Amino acid sequence: MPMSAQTTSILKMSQLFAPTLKENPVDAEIASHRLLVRSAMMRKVASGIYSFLPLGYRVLAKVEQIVREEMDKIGSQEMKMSIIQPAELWHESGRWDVYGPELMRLEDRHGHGFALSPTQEELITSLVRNELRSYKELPKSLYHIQWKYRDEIRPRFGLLRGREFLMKDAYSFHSSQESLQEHYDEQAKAYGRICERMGLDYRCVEADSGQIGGSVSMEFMALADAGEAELVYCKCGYAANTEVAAAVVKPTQYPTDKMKKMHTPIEGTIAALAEFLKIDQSATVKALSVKDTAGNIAVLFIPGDHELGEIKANKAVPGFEFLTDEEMLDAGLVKGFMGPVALPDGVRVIADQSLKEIPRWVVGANETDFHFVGAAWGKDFTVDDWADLSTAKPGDLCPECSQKLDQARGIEVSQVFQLGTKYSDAMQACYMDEDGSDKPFIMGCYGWGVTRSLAAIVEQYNDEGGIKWPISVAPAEVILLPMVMNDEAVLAETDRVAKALAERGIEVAVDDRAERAGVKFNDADLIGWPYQIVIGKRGIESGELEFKQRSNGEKQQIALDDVVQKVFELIDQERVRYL
RNA sequence: CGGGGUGUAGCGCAGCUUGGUAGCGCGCCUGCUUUGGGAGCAGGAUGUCGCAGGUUCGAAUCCUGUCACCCCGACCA
Repeated sequence: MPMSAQTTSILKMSQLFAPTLKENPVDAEIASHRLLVRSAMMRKVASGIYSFLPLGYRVLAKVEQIVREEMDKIGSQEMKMSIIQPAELWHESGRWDVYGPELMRLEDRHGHGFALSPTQEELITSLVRNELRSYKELPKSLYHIQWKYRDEIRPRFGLLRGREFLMKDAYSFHSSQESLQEHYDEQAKAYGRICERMGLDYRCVEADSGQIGGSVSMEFMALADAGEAELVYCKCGYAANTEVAAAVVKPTQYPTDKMKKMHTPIEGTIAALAEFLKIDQSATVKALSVKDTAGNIAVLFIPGDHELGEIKANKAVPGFEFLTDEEMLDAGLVKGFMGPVALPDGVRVIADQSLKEIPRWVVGANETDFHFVGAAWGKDFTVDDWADLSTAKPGDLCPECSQKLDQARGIEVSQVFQLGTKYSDAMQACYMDEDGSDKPFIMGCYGWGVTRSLAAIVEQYNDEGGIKWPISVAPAEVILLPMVMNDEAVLAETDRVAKALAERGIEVAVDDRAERAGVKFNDADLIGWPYQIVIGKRGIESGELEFKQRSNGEKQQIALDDVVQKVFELIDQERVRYL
């Protein structure tokens, strides 16, 4: 589409399939979902699955193009891989079983298993292992932009969490960690530029590598309250997903010098305990009983004012699950009053590392209605393991500069991973090194949520009236609004301006529908064209047209003769901001 | 998967308690008027009441099942 300096075709609203809605769709909770549907960008097909209408598709294509250009700039090569993949590939990597019900599976007529691709590591690895043979051909970076399928446990929020979504995924193959690091950094830089070109306010954060695997990982978060992810960040530049942030937690010390048992006839919650003892929640210690995959029981201790970080807990207790009430009873654990002192035999004690700084804790007494205050680790009880267990929260300290961390919510628009040899080992994808030996590829993968980007942009660019697209992704750059459709002068002027702007390479839309002015104004605001030019009898008589900027609502009158030149200049300037 | 809720015209909804020929607003079509912020008047079209069973003389309404969609949860502190 659009970027050429050639005359672009003029979008005519009278011809366009763009059924805007006056009322909010009932099932839409957040702004982006509501507005993308109302403004006729998309329609729901099924839960978490959407079709893009012409307007939405134009935006999607522009986002895609920005991503494509930035990938091409860093030497990643575009290709297109299939969505449907044979089960064998997934068996090879082991993910057929690991991925779980989120993997959409189907069978062909012969009963052969297939998966709808949630991501393409398997396919690309199998492709490359037979075709890339020598270290001399490395590194290689390949990407495609393709639909992805994940049978989400609970699709919601429109494009934020869909079961079908468009993703750019790039994969790189290297013969050394240094080479991987170099490309990984390039990808991250490219992602920063993509965010900027789409106008996104974002943070790059430390992240967990989750189901994809690998060791090093970062996410790009578009800041938005509607976002599903939480992140903590610091003035010094440090930022991390709260799931994994290595924040420094500072629990409060309970003032005592020896362990005392106290009668605490309260509901077994931290809030009740803190209130009863008249202390801050951070001076209490929270206990959670869990078991690992093998069924070994452990009790985890974390500062009372913090939440357990499940990803962190999973590292300390592989495959951990909370005990049910029955399991707790069987294990001799007292719900609401658990503590590390005199735990039943065989129950491991794993404590958050921050508690190491606190010699004496306030903990349950493993007896209903009793707690210990001042229980000293290493003396009154032993800690089997120290681990990072608690989820970071605002007020915790930055691990790099010790200032207090702030918190924000974000939409994860992308994630980059250093995979290492996880897939190349599993799938025996090797190249021949200088010394003649076979070595597994060192891999990286880099995902960008294209459809999710639309949601992120709308979350950051909207108001009561509708969407306010940044010019780089708008369905067109300017819309002309002829106020009446039965006046020769108005129509002639509309036609003149539209053609002149189009000739200068501006993307022009014209609302040439036989609608009343109010309808056109409202739809223009709703759809979110960056600029509007109002052409009415009044203006033609006075020799001036009204020019409105959607982003800030500013209006100005421009003389007829100057309109084309001035609008061209304004738009051209605005474009530059997003290059 | 657990809990809650909703399925009635293209969209948003009422009707269901107490069974008796399916309604409202917007949109759509026709005509006239209007024409710078979601027009007015007049006329008109549109429904497997999610689906399948059952009860009944009769079911949108009662019963059973089922499907879809939405919300909350899937953490004991």
